[in-house]
Amino acid sequence: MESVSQQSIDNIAAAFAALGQPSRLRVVRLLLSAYPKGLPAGEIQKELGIAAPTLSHHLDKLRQVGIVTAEKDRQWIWYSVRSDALKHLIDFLFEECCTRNRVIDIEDMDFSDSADSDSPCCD
Amino acid sequence: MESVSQQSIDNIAAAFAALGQPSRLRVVRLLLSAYPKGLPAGEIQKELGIAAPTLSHHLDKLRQVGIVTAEKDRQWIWYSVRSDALKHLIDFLFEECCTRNRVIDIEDMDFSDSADSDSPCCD
DNA sequence: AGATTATTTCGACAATTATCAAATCATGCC
DNA sequence: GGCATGATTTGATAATTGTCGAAATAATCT
Repeated sequence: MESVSQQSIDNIAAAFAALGQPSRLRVVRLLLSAYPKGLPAGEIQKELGIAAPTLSHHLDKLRQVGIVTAEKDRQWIWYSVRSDALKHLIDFLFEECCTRNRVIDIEDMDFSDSADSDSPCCD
Repeated sequence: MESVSQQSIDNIAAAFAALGQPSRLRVVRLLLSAYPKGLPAGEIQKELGIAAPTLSHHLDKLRQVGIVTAEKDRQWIWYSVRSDALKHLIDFLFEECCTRNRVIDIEDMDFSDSADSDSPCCD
């Protein structure tokens, strides 16, 4: 039960909390489709129809928990998702549900199509 | 960009928000290790040291978003995680990051060990 | 320098959330 | 019935969050 430290649990929770707000989840989805280039804040604003100050606040929160990065280019600030942060979340859920505890059978997961041990690719 | 409905985005966000609170994330982790039987509220309380009313509130929120179920047996209420709800979250992240957009290479994921297309199992 | 564009910071406000003590509900036991 | 146990509800409070208008900062263009 202690394979994950207190600190790390809090970090994971903070990341989930950041994704747990509909506007922010939409921002992340949008940035995922614009990966790896990302988008300037104004583009996100236009696409999602969120007031500029509100969006700025959401982007800041996503940056704080490491889900996005911001890079300035001339008068624009380009926001982009950090794939490693999202990978970390998937790994956490996978580890908790499929490895540490056998709550979800790996065979049932979408990504394990035809890669199961019962039906090897060569027979 | 519209493969996921507004409703479903909000539901996913609500689930992430539920996991985005450290105490609740600990509750879920604890219930995962007690799957599928789950645990009565009092056991969770003792294990995590959360005041009973606070825990009750957290469990209710987890239930509302479908992450846990509650079943009454005599004077105890047994709480258990719903594996399908967690699977849904993993599927969502996987779909967003690895399928709809190629943000994370599937080969890099923990679960795809030696099941890559570059080195087939039969050659 | 002045006007324009892109974005953030500030300040305020309503709404939501987390927490706990006290009271309540439900069940089982003597 | 009376008492103990397990859990929730209520009510109150402090803290956090989401939102936006207005002002401020920064960079570009003419």
